[in-house]
Amino acid sequence: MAVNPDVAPVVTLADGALAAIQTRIVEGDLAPGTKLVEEELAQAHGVSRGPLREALRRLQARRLVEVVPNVGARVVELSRSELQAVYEAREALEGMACRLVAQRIRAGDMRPGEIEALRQLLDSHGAEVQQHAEQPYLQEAGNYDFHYRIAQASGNPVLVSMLCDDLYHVIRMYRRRMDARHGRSEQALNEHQQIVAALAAGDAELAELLMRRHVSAARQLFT
Amino acid sequence: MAVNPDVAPVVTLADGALAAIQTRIVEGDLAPGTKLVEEELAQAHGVSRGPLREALRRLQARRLVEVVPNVGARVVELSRSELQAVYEAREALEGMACRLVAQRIRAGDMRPGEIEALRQLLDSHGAEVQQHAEQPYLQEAGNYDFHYRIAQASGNPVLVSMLCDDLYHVIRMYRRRMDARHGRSEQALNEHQQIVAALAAGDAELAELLMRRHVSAARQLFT
DNA sequence: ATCAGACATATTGTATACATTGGGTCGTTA
DNA sequence: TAACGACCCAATGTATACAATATGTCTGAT
Repeated sequence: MAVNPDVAPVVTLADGALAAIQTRIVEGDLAPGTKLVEEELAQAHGVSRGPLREALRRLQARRLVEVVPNVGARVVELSRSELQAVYEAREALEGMACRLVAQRIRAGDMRPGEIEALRQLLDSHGAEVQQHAEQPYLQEAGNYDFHYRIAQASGNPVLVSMLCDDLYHVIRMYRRRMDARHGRSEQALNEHQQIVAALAAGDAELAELLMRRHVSAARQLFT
Repeated sequence: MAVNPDVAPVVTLADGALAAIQTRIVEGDLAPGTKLVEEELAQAHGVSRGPLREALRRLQARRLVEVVPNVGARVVELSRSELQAVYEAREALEGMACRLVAQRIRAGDMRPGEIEALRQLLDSHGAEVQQHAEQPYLQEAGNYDFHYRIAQASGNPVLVSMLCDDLYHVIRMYRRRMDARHGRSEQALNEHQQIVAALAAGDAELAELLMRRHVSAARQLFT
């Protein structure tokens, strides 16, 4: 019961190409630095260059592709410091998202079941951590589900867009590469539970603080 | 001596169309809600539909235009709550930017003149406030110069991009509409000076706090 | 042997033409 | 009169063809 990760409905060919290529990048099929030749990709995905170009530009907006005029597009290649920059932005945005969720809860401006749904998510996540303590990969899915849901619950469409459309993709892309997260699953789950507790209490300050620490801790694993 | 507001070099026709249309939107020539017909705009700017479409999609990424597949593009029309959402994201990001600037200063990892340049900027801004106390418009330029510079100085390209490429444009777009900023120029300048003081002292916590308060105060003027 | 310059080729940028979708209008009918 | 449906047209989506730019290679000279 994953919180569907890619929501974008596919209506145009550009949408389809975007989704397909994005998946190839995130999954690692198209490695960082790979040159993306328009004609090749167009043929490979059965579309013309027009829609494909649009897909590439949208991927550029999502920071998954870098385009140089008159030269071409490449899969983005992040240095450690650039990845750190992504995490710094994430820390700021998710902290704010957490604060807003807490405020909404305190104001009663939230679907009653929403906070309960978060708790259930953590419970099932906790069960997975115990059962498959050795497989950090699977757990990542639950991890992102949590953060994804917090963003959504903030009720702030700008935060949602910046996090879900921009940052999460590049983070997923570099997930494996920097998997120093070994053994942090339990700790992360623990922090998630603390965050939910603060949210339920409507403590905006604390919720933001805890989320920022949580993200910061994840960042410092590869810094 | 404005800190060049639009840095993008124009090399392709799409770049040119983007810059031109963006200006028309921000200046109010193309009002919020205006339908943007591709053929019309293309003819008006002397380009073909191809480059123009690319410009529209880039404007979409900058939140200045909304596109519905098979229907068309319109100049974005923000409700008060949506504009508030923009300011909430801005508060989080600029707060973090300020924190990073302070950290860089403390670490000595910053061009020596950079902090002094900020002070001079504030001085000249202060002179303008006193001379033209009745013209909040002109002062806005200085205001944005300040925030633009802080973002740049953070050394975090993700923050720079999110602030300068995404948020500042829509804020500039709605600048006049919500000009309840009357008489706040001096107060704003005062807050800027406090922020610079915290930065110079390398006090990251305080610098972030002050910047967040500063942005929050601006938001509450139209909330 | 190394560098400079010109040529050739591959790839991107742009324009035009065609296909397809959506909305608006008109007419019909209950 | 209001609601439903078929048609028409305008605007977007897509494909193809052409132009312009950049890179890589080859030649020649120093």
